Amino acid sequence: MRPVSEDVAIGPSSRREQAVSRTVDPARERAELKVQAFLDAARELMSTSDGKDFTLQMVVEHSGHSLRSFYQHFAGKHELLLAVFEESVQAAADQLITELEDVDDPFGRLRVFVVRYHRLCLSGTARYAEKPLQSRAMAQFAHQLLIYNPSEASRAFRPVISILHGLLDDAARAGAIRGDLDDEVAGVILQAIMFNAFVPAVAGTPPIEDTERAATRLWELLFHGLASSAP
Amino acid sequence: MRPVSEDVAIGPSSRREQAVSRTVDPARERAELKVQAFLDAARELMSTSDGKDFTLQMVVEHSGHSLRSFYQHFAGKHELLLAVFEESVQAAADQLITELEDVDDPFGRLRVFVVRYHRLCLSGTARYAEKPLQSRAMAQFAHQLLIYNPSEASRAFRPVISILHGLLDDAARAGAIRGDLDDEVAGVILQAIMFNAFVPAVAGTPPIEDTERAATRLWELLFHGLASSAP
DNA sequence: CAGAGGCGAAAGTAGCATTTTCAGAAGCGG
DNA sequence: CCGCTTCTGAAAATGCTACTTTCGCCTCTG
Repeated sequence: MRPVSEDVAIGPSSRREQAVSRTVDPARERAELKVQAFLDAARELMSTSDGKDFTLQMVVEHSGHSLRSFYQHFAGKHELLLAVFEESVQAAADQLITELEDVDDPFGRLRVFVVRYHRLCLSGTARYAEKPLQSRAMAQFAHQLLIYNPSEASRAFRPVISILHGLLDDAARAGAIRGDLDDEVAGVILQAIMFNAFVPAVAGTPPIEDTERAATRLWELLFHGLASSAP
Repeated sequence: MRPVSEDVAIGPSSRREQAVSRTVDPARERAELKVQAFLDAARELMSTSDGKDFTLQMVVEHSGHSLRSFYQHFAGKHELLLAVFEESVQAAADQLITELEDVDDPFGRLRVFVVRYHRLCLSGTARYAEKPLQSRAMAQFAHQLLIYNPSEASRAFRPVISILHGLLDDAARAGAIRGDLDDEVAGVILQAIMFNAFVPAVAGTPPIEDTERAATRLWELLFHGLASSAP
């Protein structure tokens, strides 16, 4: 149904599947449609209306179904958001895989990953068509997940982390980067990319105007570090 | 009243001062005490009870005062949290300044900053006595601030950012690090340190056991980057 | 056609921030 | 010490949300 690359597939027990399978087989199609309607409504609400918090009431109205139905398919708001989030990450991963097809050398692939994922995380739905991390509401939820449900967060991030792991391994094998880095480096990098949007707020500098430039600078820092170039 | 270093002083209009000065001069002392009581209660609630969300009711009960009084001094929960957060950051900054007194060379100072601030951010109130970023509730609030009130966030982070700026400048001047880094680098570094706690959740690796080791690895990565050591 | 289960509409709970009310306490000029 | 104003605690009231429950219709299916 969804084109996932083998390595990054989220398996049959993703939240969305789970929600759908609460119903038995014959009526399953309707259920699937309804679930998708709720997901779409939520996504839409998140991307519009400046990404401010949205209420379940709104989702329900937007979806064209009833609150009752909602709770028949989702255990609560949390599950809805989690499903949307998982889909977002998966979509981003798919997008990245596509974009990586054109690049061959391990170093370039890593750089492209960083720059493009940066772009996907920043652009709220606007630029790259698919479904990136939406707006503030999504960011907010991602944080909540990281803080209060680390295991769910891990699961959600797996598609992207898995790609990055592969790229890092290849790059290390090819000698494009150091070989003494452990698994957590992938997390550090991803974290740096995803939360790069907060840097101006932390540093007290004006908001980012030129996304590409910011991405490049981040990559440059990640790659070369703070050390002086010619020691 | 609070020992702040010149460079990093938060000025007379910090949230706490603001809240206090809502009252006129004579009764001011009582007001000050009350405000502090609320702040202390909030901080305590945040550090205990596994850092889960706490209600204003709890704060009020803990403080020994009334809800009415609370709203007489704070415009709402947000202001209370903001005040606590600002105090936390300021305390961390003070702590860092103290710890930096022993280190002379610019490179060492920068490294100490990274490692120690990392420790301050991770240890929920436990290790270093003062008042670091408390627990999950504080992290949660910090994120909210970054997302929805970037300017308030900037203000709150200023004490620490200002220190880091100084260190970076010195290090660059001394040739210990590159000289072509812009202002935002401080933000990137701080962000990497503060949110390093999320790395395991993002990377899907087991939670950090050895804080010191994690800090050292982060510093190492920040300093040397991903590039292979011997090109 | 009859019964069962799905489903929309809408009322009902409960938790929490925030506001308001009310009455008693505390300062204070006489 | 009296009367007045001003503060302040206790607690009820409001409003918004997530979440639950009820009820009756409507659509399948035997």
